[in-house]
Amino acid sequence: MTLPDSTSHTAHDEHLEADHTSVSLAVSTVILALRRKEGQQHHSLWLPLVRRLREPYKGQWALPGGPLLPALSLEEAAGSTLKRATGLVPGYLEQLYAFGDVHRTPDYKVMREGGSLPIPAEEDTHERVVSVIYWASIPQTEVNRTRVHANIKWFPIDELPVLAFDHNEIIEYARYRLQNKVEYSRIAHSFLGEEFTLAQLREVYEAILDRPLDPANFRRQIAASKSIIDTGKRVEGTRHRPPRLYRYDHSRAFADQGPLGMYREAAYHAQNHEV
Amino acid sequence: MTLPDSTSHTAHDEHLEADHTSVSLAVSTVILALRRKEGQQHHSLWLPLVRRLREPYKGQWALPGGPLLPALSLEEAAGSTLKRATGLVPGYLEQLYAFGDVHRTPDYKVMREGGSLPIPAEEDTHERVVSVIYWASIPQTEVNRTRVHANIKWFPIDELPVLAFDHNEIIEYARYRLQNKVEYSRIAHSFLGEEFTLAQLREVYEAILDRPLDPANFRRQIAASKSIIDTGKRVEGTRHRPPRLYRYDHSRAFADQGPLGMYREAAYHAQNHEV
DNA sequence: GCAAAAGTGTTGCACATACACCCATGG
DNA sequence: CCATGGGTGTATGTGCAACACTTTTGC
Repeated sequence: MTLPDSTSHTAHDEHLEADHTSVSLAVSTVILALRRKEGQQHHSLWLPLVRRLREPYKGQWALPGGPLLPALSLEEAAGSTLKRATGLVPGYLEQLYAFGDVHRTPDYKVMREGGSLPIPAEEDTHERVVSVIYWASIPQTEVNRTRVHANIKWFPIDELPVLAFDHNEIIEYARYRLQNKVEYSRIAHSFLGEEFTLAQLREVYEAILDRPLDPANFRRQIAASKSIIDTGKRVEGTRHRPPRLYRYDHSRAFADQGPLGMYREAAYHAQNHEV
Repeated sequence: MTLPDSTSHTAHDEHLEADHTSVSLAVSTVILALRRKEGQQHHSLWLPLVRRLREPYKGQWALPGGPLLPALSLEEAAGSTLKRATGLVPGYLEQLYAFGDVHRTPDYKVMREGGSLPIPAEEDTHERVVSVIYWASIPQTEVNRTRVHANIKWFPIDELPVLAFDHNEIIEYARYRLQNKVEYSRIAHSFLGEEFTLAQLREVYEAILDRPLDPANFRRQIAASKSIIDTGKRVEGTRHRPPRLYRYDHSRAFADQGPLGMYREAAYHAQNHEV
């Protein structure tokens, strides 16, 4: 790594005239929802992928996304992608990471001609892309209304093919972040509808953490966190004791949602209503 | 918020021909180090800021940074900024967030002509900037060797002036993230040199968390984490019992450093040696 | 000896795990 | 009445905060 050492550019220039036109900016989204695999009892995490129609990685699956339009904020771009890919309203949306290694995208001219493995190209012929990745959750009530599209397919997160770019690693990181976050934050409910039973909420945790949880202790944990409110209603028609219905307590904010988290939730709901 | 609803762009295009040339990409860094305020016993967090030499916000202080050069990765760009601004080697470097709201940067033509308050411009005259922000720690052994520069000045993090752009909020978020992270991760040592006493390490925690810690319990916490190794040496010449010297245990990886965290630490040290 | 910080011991509380047990419903 | 999951009770363990106490140095 060679670092320029001139002090001539010490001033912060957020405004730049030219010189960086070869770096482009894309926004993609890891869209997560709970679904049942064929013949399975419990739910697991699934996500929609898009088949690439052009080089590089033509024909392979990739995260839904696209270039950042100047009129949209990063978050709006992620939301726009989400709507295009699924037609659904997310329960939660958060920035994951900005990926910007020089060689994370291969030169597509090389790809087209060679047709072989991804070969990093020289700097001067290299198409440089920085990707800002978001992740979103889809409420279970929305999942069934998924838009059907020829080039979009849902996959279980643990049965993915080899994806375009570094998207396998990105999804693995999204999963890691979600597993961490579900334990100290209160995002789990965003995979469910407005009202849900404790067993449903526990299923979300189990799908994300990929291990069974003790129902008795789970109940107490959630109760201690005071994140949900008893609606007084119950689900009837089950062939056992009718479970209570709860709803999320919106009066308490999320944990770390990125900067300005406290303002985020209100703004976010306004957005949802508009969409 | 108006979202385009066409399905024509569902494919993920990390490669784009044109269409977004008006969005530029900048990388800035929140550089943190421990320093003593005038006449104070304990340390607190300080950071270097750069005076802007052009509009918008000409004359105001801002985070050091600049446009992303195509040859550099995001992390390299942050490291480059760090070297230009301080001439120092960081102890730690991590991505904080990508800020990309449409109106976070005012139109500088308006600024130049009007000279009044920052007024968001129309979309078509608006210079759109997405900033990827990193944060870094400087080891205390390095701090004294700071490069002196007319347009760079260090400030205590709790005595900042009104900064350019949204940089006050960004720094506040950096502080919030650091406070969270220091409790579950092992970044504190990166503010110190190779060898340090427990009292010094505790001072780092106290400076970051901005509250006193019980020395007895602190010792046990650190011991339980097994993040440090007793060198066997002691500091002599104090007018009390000589404290042991410890060093960080590099054989254990950091907690969440962003994606690919496990590969990160090794690569990072290689980079340091080269610089 | 005294001051000052290093370092150890002890106790109580909060909270998590494990698991036994009772409750309410449909069939 | 029995199967099934909802829901409660309770013992055991673990980690942390509070704070009393001992140790080792310089002066």
